[in-house]
Amino acid sequence: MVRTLHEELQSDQPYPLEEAVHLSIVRTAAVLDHAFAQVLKPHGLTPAQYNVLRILRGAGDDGLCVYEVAGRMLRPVPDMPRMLDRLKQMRLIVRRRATEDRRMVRAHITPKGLALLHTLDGPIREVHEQRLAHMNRTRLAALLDTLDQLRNPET
Amino acid sequence: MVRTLHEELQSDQPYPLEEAVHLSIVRTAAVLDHAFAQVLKPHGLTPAQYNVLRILRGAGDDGLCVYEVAGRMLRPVPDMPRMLDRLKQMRLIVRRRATEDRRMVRAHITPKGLALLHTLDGPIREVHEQRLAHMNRTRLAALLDTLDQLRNPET
DNA sequence: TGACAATACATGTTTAAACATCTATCATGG
DNA sequence: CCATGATAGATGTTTAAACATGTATTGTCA
Repeated sequence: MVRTLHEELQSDQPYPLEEAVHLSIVRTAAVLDHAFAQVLKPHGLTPAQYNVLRILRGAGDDGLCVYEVAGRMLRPVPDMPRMLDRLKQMRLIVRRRATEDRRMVRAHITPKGLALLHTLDGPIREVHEQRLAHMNRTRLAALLDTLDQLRNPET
Repeated sequence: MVRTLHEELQSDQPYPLEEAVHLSIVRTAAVLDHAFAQVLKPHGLTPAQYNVLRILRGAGDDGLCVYEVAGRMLRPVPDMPRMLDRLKQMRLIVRRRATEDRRMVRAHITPKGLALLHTLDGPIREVHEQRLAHMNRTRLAALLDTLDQLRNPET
């Protein structure tokens, strides 16, 4: 028995389809993110910080500069320098002033950061699998496709 | 030409399906919420504050107590009393100590709050329609259904 | 080349989020 | 009916988010 958003939030009035879709997506993101944050919390990371580490792990050996990291974030963060400051304090990343353009600062993940990500890889995969185990994979693939289209109105 | 999340975020490695779904949902929520927040900002409201007002508009004449409002939020907020404080300062809601149980405080939307919601109704509907106009409605309905199921693993 | 604009990031400040703790009121069992 | 515990909010505090502004470096064009 699947509960609709309407029931979940005990809403008194139904919503127009477009608004319902928006609300449902935001709600679903909140639910997934909560489960996700629970895995990260014991390790002292927020989802956004984890996102940064993943980006830097994926980046090449010369790291990425601040605005590049910001541009790849799942959700925009308005103060990437200070977010990197905190990760640096945790010794999870380092920053080096770029030589080719001294305005830029390249951020790199440290071995400690890599090790942390490594220990998280399993639990993260597990929580995703658990949360979505009841959905058949064809449907998940279709969902991905729908969301890609939703985000990109073809001009 | 639809861009995948992979391309959007310039990710260097692909993700397992389950994780990709999580990321895609969170990303889509961020995109929609940004457009939504733009509509609210000129009126000095955050999406969460708008959410509270909508909940209180939907509630009956005796309003809702603090924990009821918190329980209906799209995303959990950890400090509903102070969130209501701010809405009260804006004169958008009022609070009355409940007579039947003096521990509780019932929050009510004010005429000013109702008027604000009323002026927002149009623009909000528009931004939703614009964002989703390129999707056919059958597909949106299917998306709603998929997300409902995703959030509610049937035991 | 040298002034001016643009870029990349740093820093300051205000506000709110997040978490813990405290107070007032009610429910319950002896 | 009183003690104990539970519930509903309020309040205190720390941290981070959000926004504006400042500074160093580079690009550009007269």
